Amino acid sequence: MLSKKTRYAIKALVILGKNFGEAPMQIQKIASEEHIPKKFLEQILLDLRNAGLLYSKKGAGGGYGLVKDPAEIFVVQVLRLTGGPIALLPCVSLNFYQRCEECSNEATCGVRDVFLEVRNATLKILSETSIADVIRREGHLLDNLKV
Amino acid sequence: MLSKKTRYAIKALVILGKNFGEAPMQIQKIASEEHIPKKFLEQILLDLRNAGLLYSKKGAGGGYGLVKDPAEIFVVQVLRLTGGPIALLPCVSLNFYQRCEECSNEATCGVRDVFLEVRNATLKILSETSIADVIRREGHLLDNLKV
DNA sequence: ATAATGTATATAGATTTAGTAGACTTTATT
DNA sequence: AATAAAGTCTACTAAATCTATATACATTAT
Repeated sequence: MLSKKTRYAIKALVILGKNFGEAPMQIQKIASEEHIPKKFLEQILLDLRNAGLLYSKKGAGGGYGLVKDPAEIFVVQVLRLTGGPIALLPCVSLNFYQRCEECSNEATCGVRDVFLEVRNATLKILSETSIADVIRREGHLLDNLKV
Repeated sequence: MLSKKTRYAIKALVILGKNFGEAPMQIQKIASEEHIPKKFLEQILLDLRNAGLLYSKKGAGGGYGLVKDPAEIFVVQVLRLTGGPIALLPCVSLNFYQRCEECSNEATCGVRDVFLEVRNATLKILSETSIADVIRREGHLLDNLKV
């Protein structure tokens, strides 16, 4: 399961994606629109900024904005930045690999092999889906509801 | 990420799967072969037994065994029994559904839509893969190493 | 009778997560 | 220059969860 931190990060990027090209948006506004605790969101946005995804502007009229086009930011990046696990086993994680202590032979572990397949399937989706895609999906869902 | 409980449960079922049709196998033996803390494994096997996956036999010569053929036990069942999350968001979980508190409209949430796709991909693999398949995969991995 | 095994419940320690607090810095506006 | 509106940074705490251990008990084979 993703942490709330990761969930909030994605949602914040989506709302900032919708705002791309406009004036920066305030933490307070994002927090209240997405119902995210403000102080918690502050930390998250700071992380995303330090990772180079967001720019920030201090002082009155300040706020946050995306550094690049939402079509160039992929969901998988957000998971990795916020420490959200992609793999279901540490031994199949690309970026947070850890040996399973109990495992006698990783190379022949059938369990690992299954979860390698799962990880690949997950990774494919998340690395092909951009923030812009997420926004597009919202549009489609809305259209479908109206029909 | 799966809990160790889930990981150990799958590994225990795999070793019991290899032993299917033989005399029951002792907790102690499973624990030492798979390097799982014995007392922890006791609880896990008990859960799997109470869920109807294993039978047990007390006393000397006792132990645990699979109730049904390893080809009829699917990895997805084990995750569900041991509380391992399949979905990455609570709002896309079939068996442990929970609304995302912060979400204004689940029906049009693009983030949810993406993770619904991820869940479906994961679920497909895990519900098509049996304990027998895991054992088969180990065989293939071993063969490939030898070549 | 004894030893080998599983059953059941409680509890403790460690880790992680989620959220809060508070003091500080920068910038626009008046 | 003063003030208010923002973001920055670090520390802390509360709660939950996970992992593991302890202990007493029940059953069965020999």
